[in-house]
Amino acid sequence: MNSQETESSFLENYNIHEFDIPLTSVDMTIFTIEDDTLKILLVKRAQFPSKGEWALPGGFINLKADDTLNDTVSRKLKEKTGVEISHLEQVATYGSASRDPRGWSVTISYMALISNNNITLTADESSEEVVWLPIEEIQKNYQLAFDHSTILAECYQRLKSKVQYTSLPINLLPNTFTLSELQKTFELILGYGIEKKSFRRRLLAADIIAETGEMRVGSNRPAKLYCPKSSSKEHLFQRSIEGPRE
Amino acid sequence: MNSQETESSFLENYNIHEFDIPLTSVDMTIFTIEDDTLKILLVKRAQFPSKGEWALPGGFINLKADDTLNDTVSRKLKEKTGVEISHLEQVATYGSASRDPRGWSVTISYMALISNNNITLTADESSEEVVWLPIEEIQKNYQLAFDHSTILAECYQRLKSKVQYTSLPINLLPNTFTLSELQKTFELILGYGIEKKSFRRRLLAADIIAETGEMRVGSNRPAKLYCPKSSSKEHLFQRSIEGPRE
DNA sequence: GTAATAGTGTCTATAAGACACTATTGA
DNA sequence: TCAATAGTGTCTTATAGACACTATTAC
Repeated sequence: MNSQETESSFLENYNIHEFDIPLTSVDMTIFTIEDDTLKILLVKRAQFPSKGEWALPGGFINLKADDTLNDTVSRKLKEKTGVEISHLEQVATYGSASRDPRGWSVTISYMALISNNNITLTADESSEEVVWLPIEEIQKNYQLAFDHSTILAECYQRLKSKVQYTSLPINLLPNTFTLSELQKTFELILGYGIEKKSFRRRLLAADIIAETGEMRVGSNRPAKLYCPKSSSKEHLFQRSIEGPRE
Repeated sequence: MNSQETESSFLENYNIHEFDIPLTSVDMTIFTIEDDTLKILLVKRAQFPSKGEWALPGGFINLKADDTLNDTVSRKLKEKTGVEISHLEQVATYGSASRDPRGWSVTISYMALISNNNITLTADESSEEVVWLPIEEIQKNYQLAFDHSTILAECYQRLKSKVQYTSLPINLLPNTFTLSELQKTFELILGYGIEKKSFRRRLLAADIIAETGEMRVGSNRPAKLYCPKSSSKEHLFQRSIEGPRE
């Protein structure tokens, strides 16, 4: 190597295509709640490889259009759901020679939470069908394309574990909700019931939601409506929900 | 597209070099303890770009030699430190058009913990110097190459936060240690002192370390030596260390 | 004996779980 | 009135922090 070389002359002569580099993509596990069930978004692949199989939505980085990885993910999310995402979090990165038949590939997985308010799902050229499916049913009866079953399981695990010490589930609800609705959401993800008093004490002490002044009315005592205070969609509680004692 | 096409004919005609894909690398924050100080490994870059600047060790995936991302990281770790790593954990992935002057690039960051038992650092063709430096000093006085200051900060944050609810610091010590030595390690990372009784109660109740029967002798009362029980290098405590009360 | 560090006994404080209780609506 | 859900009062339990105490070594 020329010892007189400068950084700019080095870069001028640098050609990325001389090197063997892996394919790099993003994949998303998008959670929502529909019919009191935790569901995630799946697409049926319209193109090879794994054409016709169910997969997590995702895709390749557009080097021209995307400035950052986050741009890639936001663009893909908009394409599929058309709505603003309430919570987006990078979960893990998978890379191997065998996970994609096209060759060495790397994928960065994200978990997204959205409120199920009037979403219209839209397929694109890469997917012929886009649907919400209950996560429990996917894990039981579906074999996803590539290593997407693993990716999904890890995102679900991340969600379950964060429910124990954060306020994340607020992001699955519309902008106003009752404490009972919020508790039901926590319980759905945790997989077990929480003591009502403990839950209310915990949420109210955290000072992360505010009464709207409105009430949810029904065929029983009306419930106070709350909305999240700013910056409180990922509050960290000092202690975890412990679950029922024996 | 030919509707008769099969997956195998698709793959035969697939040429990865037709696409614009990002450069993909791994970077590592390797922690150890030396002179009662938390240090990390830095390399001085021997090649462009950022030649001569301090950086985290890392490098590109070798598509031939590495089967998985983990192989890449293990290979790099061996190259630099020559020792077995006690704990290795993926932390985050960074991707953007601007983080590397060679073009759109993605890097996956890892945090590693190793015991400081007779390690011989070895430089390679990409680094002219390899050193352990106190993390506090790096954060104060060093401007690292690329976005490595950010990556380092995020790994350090991950370590600090896991110390509160896991047994991770065991991985920074040799195979046998006293409870006082372990406590000092926790305190070094947390940045504040822990109540001795609380610490011992917590560690012993977790049942993750065993008495070796040996004692550490000095100019005072000898201390029991412990070694980690199997599968206990990342024990999760139910509650966090809370720190001093006001 | 003293200095130094190892190790314990036992109190308080905090926040979670349990569970019985009252409150407010529609029908 | 009753059914249904909202919301509270208060006791118990678990585990962290505080802090004074005792134990065992070298000198």
